[in-house]
Amino acid sequence: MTESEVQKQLELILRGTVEVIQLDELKDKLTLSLKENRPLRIKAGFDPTAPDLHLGHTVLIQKLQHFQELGHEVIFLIGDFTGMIGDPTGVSETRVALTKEQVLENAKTYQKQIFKTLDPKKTCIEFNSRWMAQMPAEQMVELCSHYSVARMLERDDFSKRYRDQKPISVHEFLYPLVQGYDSVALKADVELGGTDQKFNLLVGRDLQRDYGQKPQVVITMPLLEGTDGVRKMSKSFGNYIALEDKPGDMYGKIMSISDTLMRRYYELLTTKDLLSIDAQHPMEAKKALAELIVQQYHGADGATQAKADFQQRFQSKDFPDEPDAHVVLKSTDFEGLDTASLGVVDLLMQTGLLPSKGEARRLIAQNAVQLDGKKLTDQDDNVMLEVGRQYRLKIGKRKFALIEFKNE
RNA sequence: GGGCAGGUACCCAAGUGGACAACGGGGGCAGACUGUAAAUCUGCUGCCAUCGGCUUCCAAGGUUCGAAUCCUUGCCUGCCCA
Repeated sequence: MTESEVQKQLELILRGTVEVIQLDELKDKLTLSLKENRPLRIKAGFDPTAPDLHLGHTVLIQKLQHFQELGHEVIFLIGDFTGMIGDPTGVSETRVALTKEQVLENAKTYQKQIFKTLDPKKTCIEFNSRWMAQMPAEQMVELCSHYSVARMLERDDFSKRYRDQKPISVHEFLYPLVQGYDSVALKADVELGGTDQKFNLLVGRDLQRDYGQKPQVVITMPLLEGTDGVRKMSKSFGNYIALEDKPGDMYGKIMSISDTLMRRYYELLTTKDLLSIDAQHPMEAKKALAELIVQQYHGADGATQAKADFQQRFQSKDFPDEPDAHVVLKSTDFEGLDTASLGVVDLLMQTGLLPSKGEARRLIAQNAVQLDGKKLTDQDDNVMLEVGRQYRLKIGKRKFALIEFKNE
C-alpha cells in the first residue's frame, strides 16, 4: 500500500530532475515519512541579492511546490549570511554587502513572488543568519575542520581557478561549508538546487553525517535555458522572463521562444503531459503555455488580456486596444505654424518610444513605419494632421502609438 | 614593497601618431520568409543635421599642425617575484 503511494510520489518528484543522490535513500525517506505520518523537510536556498525572480528560478520553486502538494514541509532558505560571501560558483563578481534592511526588503519581494506558486501556510521562510550570525569563532573553526583543502579543490571551478593561477580567496571556501551547515541546522531531509550547486549540496550530506544526522537526499534540477534557447536564463544575459514582467511582455516573450525550448518549458515549468503536447500544433501548444504561465503569475484576467492583445498586435497585425503611447498634440505645439503640419521624424519623436532622431530616420529608411496603414518612406515628408482625428502609428513590429491633434 | 601586462561603443575584441565614429564577432533593431515563432538571408546599430558638423576610445593634464594611439600623474584589473 505504502509502496504504491511512494511510487506515485516519486513520479511527480522525479519529473525534470537531473540527478537524485541517492534514489534509494529517497525511497526510504518517503516510505518512513508515510509510515510515521511525518512530512519530509525540503530545503532550497536562495540568494538575497537577486530578489526579482525569473522563470529560471521557478524551476526549483515548482519542484518545491510538488513536494508541498505531496504534503511535505518546504523550507525556503534565504541565504542572507552566505550572501555576504558571494557564491563563488562560475564567474565571480565582487559582491556588495547588503544591509539588513535591504535583505529584509528583498525577502519581502521574494515572498510576494513565490507565494504565487507555494502555499504560504505550508512554507517556512528561514534566514541562515539566524544561526550563522551568532556562531562563535571556535565553532566556525570546528566547522572548517570537517573539510579538507584537497576535497574543496575537487570542486570544479575551484580546481580550475587553482590550475589557471586565478585567485581563490580563503573565505570562498566557507560558502559550501556554510550552505552545508544550513542543512545540519535545519535537519533537512532533501535539498534542491540547480546542477551548478551539486558540490555545495553534497557538502551538506557530508556535514550532516559528521554531525550525526542522516544525510539529506540531493536533487539537482536543470538550469533553464533563456529565451535565446542556448544560455541559461540569467539577468546578465538579458534572456530572462521575469515574474514581474507585465502580462503582455511575459506572454510575448514566451511566444518568441523556439518550439524545442517550448517543450523544455513545459517539462520544467508545468505538470502537463508531454506526449499530449507533442501531439498538438506547436503554435497552439505555445499559446497554451504562455497563457498558463501568465495566468499563474498575473491571474486569469491578465492572461486573457495578454492573449487577446497578442492576437491583435502580432497575429492579425491590428492596432492594439492599448497602444504603447498616446500623443495629444495641440496647436501650441506648432510654434509659428498655422497648419498642423509636422515632420515625420518629429512625429515619431513625439511618441517618446524612440531613443534618438537617428533611430527614427533609420526606421523610416527601413520601411518600418506606418501611419494609418500607409508606409512612411521619406524622412523629409511632413504629415498634415486633421483636427479631432486619431492617427495610428506603427513603428517596427511591436511599437504602436495613437496620435491625436486637438485644436484649442 | 618590486617587476610585468592591460583598461576601446551593450558585451567580447581589433586598431599602437593622420585616410577613425573607429575592422570583426556576439547581442539588439528593422526588412524578407514564416506559425506571432525558431532557423536562414539582407540592411542598420554615437549624437545633431541639407553638403556638413559635434561629442567619444578609464580620468585629469601635457607633447604635436594633428592622439584611441606618445609622455606625466591618478584610479581600476590580472599575473609574477618578495
